[in-house]
Amino acid sequence: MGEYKTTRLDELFGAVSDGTRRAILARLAQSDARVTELASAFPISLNSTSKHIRILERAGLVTRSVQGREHVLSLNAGPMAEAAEWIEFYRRFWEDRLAALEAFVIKKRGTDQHRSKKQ
Amino acid sequence: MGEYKTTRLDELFGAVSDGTRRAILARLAQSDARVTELASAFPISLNSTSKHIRILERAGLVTRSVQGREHVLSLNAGPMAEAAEWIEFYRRFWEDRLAALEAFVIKKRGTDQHRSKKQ
DNA sequence: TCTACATTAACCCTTATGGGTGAATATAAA
DNA sequence: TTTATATTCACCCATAAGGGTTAATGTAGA
Repeated sequence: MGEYKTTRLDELFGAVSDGTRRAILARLAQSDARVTELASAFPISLNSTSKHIRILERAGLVTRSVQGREHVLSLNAGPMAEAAEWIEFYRRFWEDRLAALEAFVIKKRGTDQHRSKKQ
Repeated sequence: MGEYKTTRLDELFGAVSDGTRRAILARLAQSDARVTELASAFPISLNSTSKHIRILERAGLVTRSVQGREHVLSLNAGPMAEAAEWIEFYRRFWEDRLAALEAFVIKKRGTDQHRSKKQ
């Protein structure tokens, strides 16, 4: 029955889990752009682009400034901080694991050398 | 027509865009666990848990070791590195933007003080 | 006012997701 | 061999996503 609760992280990670949307973010990192400009940069319809933009807006990654009939989109990378923090925990977990493995290998190598000495 | 291409980042971000799956990862960061153990920790069925695990496996975040009739799941945070790298670009983008804003405010403050001196 | 342009809204279609139940499979244990 | 346990498979259901097309809206300009 859908999800019990949608959090910011859900929307954030969900937003960036699509290649087209990541490409839109990359484009906006260069400069602001209008909807049509973004649409012409990708092999999808204007309408589809509009939907992707809405999802990015919901996640807080893109802000819109309406100037007359033109909608100018800007990248707002602020919410990425929370995602970065979440991922950082696992990145460290992984580094620690690698370090432990390395320590194990070094220790084992020592043991092997010891054993070969005995032979 | 679905997506033209599913990349590792799609699967990675898609996998962690669900709260239950993030909770499973957090649980596995403590210690390995069987499917049933994970299922009993969350208010969803065993079957649903199994599906979440499969999605985490597809993303490479969880590995499975079948021992007889028990399936032991382990966290593999390795793939997080790519996601961390991707996010880092935007985190820096944001920091630079903040720094630029701060510089602007400081400069403006100077201008204001200059103006008030003139008055 | 009439026309052209920018964007969204309202639909349709297909696939994936998140949830469920009940059956099937595989292994451990009696 | 029979039974119990662990997990998945095969379905059903509802919703959301990603894509499309064709209006509808809103604004700039002639």
